[in-house]
Amino acid sequence: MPNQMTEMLKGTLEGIVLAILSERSAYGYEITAELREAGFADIAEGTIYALLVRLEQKGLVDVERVPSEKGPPRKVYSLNASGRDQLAEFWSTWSFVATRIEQLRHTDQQHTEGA
Amino acid sequence: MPNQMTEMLKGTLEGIVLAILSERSAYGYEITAELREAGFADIAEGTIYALLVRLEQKGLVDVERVPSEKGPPRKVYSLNASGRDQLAEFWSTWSFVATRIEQLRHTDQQHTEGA
DNA sequence: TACCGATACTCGGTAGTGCTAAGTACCAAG
DNA sequence: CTTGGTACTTAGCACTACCGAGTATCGGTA
Repeated sequence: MPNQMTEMLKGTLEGIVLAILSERSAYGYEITAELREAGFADIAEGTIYALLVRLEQKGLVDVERVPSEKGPPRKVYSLNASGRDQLAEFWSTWSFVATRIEQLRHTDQQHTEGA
Repeated sequence: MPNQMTEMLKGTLEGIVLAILSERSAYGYEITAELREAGFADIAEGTIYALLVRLEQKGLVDVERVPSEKGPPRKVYSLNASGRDQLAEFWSTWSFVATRIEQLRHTDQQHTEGA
């Protein structure tokens, strides 16, 4: 049984990456490092690459190969119009779910006060 | 490709149900109805039953069969100590993820202002 | 030259969870 | 006795994250 985090990231990680890409274009290795710095230390490297491939297949991002000074060429991803739509949809779904969960937490807090 | 909601519920639905059960004991059909009223209209009935079975197998809930006036006996679930621990862990994981996502949203909003 | 470490991406197989769809069972009302 | 609401079960599928191993490029070092 993997940890909660793993399961909770299902469905949110894609949105997280889309949000990162909406700020600026980036490549896989970079995104992975950024996530680690942001506190998501346990996200496997392979996971991000696989996710990026999926984003590309779904046509949400554009890709450009850029040579790197140290290592193989980078695949730089940038959000396109479709991706922006998808991101907007993600925020909408997120708001919906987050709002309802927060409501549950507040009624729940009355039972777990002090825990 | 199912909708965002489906994927986002993975990992959060268990917590949602645990939170509901922490307020009071309940049975599957009841929980399903409650979720529908709460706006989660698309949650499949079978999903909740399967989830409850998992909770039982993980030892997070206690079960009691209670005869119903109209239909087969109900399986009433109540949160036990283990379940309460798990719920606390869920809130902790949720806070972690939600906080980081909200941060992303705020930096993101600058790009999607007006969308 | 030969090796090592960091960079950068790929791929096959596994596990967990929600959905679909169909079925079982019980009871009351028409 | 058929219909509809209540209540639960089950088999098989889809999606996504993880694990582990592999490939490739380059700079530095002995």
